[in-house]
Amino acid sequence: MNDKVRVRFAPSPTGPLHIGGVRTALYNYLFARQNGGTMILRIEDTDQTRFVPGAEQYIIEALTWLGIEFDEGVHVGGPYGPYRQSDRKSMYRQYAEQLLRDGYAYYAFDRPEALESKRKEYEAQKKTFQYDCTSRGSMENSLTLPADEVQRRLDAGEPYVVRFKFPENLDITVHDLIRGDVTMSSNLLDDKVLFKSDGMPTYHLANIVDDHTMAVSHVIRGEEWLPSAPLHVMLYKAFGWESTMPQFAHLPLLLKPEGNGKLSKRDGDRLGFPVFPLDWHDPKTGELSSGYREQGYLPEAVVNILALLGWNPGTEQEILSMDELIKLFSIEHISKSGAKFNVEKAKWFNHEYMQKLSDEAVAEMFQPQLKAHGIEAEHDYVVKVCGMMKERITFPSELWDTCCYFFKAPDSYDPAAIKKRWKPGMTTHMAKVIEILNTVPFEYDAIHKALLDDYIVGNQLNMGQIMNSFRLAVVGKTVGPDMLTLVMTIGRDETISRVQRAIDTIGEMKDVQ
RNA sequence: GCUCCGAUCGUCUAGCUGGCCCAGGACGUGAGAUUUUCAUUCUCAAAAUCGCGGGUUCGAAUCCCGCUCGGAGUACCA
Repeated sequence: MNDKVRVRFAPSPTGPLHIGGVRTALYNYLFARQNGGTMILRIEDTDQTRFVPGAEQYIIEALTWLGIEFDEGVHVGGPYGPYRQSDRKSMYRQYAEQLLRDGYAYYAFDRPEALESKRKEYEAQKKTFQYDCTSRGSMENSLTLPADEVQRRLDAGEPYVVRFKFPENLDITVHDLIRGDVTMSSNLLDDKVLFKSDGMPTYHLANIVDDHTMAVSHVIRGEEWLPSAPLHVMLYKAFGWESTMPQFAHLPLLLKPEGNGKLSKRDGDRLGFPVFPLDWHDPKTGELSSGYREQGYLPEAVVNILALLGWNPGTEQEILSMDELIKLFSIEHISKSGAKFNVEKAKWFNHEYMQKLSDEAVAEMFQPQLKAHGIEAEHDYVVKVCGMMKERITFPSELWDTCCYFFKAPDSYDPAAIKKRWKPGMTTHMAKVIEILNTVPFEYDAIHKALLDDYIVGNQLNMGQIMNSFRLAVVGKTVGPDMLTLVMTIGRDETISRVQRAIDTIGEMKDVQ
């Protein structure tokens, strides 16, 4: 039996978290919860040049909104802290030194400019320069320089990096939970920098040290890490941590909806769907990238959408709550190929989740819109309207346009509908509608009998013409719920006044023609 | 270029231990039903010769090989 399940989501605070990252966090979360394990949030901010203020807070806020919670992490603490790599800076050097001492790594003094020109040189010959077993012998490092020279440079404070020394002719196998065994030859791998000249570790070193010291059991991350996984495996071996090495699972990538390639930050606004969970204001450019939350997506819907992009429960069920996902999630059912995001299906999911919302919750979302239009309506009334209208919308933002006539009389009438429905003599029929409303008890059945059964059907009149004109008078166009339900909702006086106004305006207009 | 990963309807996918698959579901699309209208809802339909070519086998979407295409990586970035 293995140790307790401990997984981590380890983003870099270089900007807003995009949905691919959110999905990675979600899968980690589902796996952790399913196994009664621990979910950790670790911030990988070893690149000081790419640090973006606010990004860390954004990540936390986004995941909180989606209901992805952490047991340990930069914002909640925990026994394996600190959880921000910049706060762990002091502990990495000793590990680099251990590797140096044991011969798994070496000092390299080559300046960035020297490496750059080397790359150009190779490029000119249509080759790619790689700092590896074939080239390290001709570079400035502790493998080529005499020991006293190396020491002199170190003592003089010359900048250096520490590189991993890949052994030659070794096949390295990474066992991936999704892809099976993946084998690569060490000869093709380059001597990655482990420790930078600014005193910070690179991702590779920090990641392995942290995963080990935080007792991480499973590394679930994006497929872009698969090529460097052999290095990570080698690092575990070099440190002597092979027996507790975590298991790897490399997730397929989220692709652009059209065309090819990995989903990127720019795709969202161009294609009309968000790639970020929340709105993001770029502190440098002031640019706004829109988020799911602000577009009106429900967090449960976003979780559901993302869960099914690269995984399926093996059944035909598609609407899945977080609890169900936790129960059903399995790494075996994660697909191997990349998935394209489908906007239409995302909207469908949101519509489905919209229906699950209580009428009160929808009304709550509607309040700001009412306020913006200067409407003050009774709470119960708003709830009732929302209950009736929610099945017609995908996003809460559509509420006002689809049901504003419950709150105010139309200020214009759809010309096409007038032409089609308000035929000569309609003014008389509408006057009759008012008469019926004035004389018959204001009850659904009574009005139905008097208007629909007795007047329209009884006189063999055109049901479509009259009811649609009635609707046109009340709504302004020919959309909306059952006409009598609408009448019962807005009330007798309001209905009569709207019909009268339609008679005055439309009726006059038509008479003139 | 090199390395690795992948490849089923337009999209997400089921299919994993070969026969129940001339391939199932969902979104979208089309048609119809219901309704006084719009929407919802319901029904039906079209839609993948399982990337291509070889094998193995009585039998392959499922196993093997090659090819092609797509993706990722190839930084003192993660």
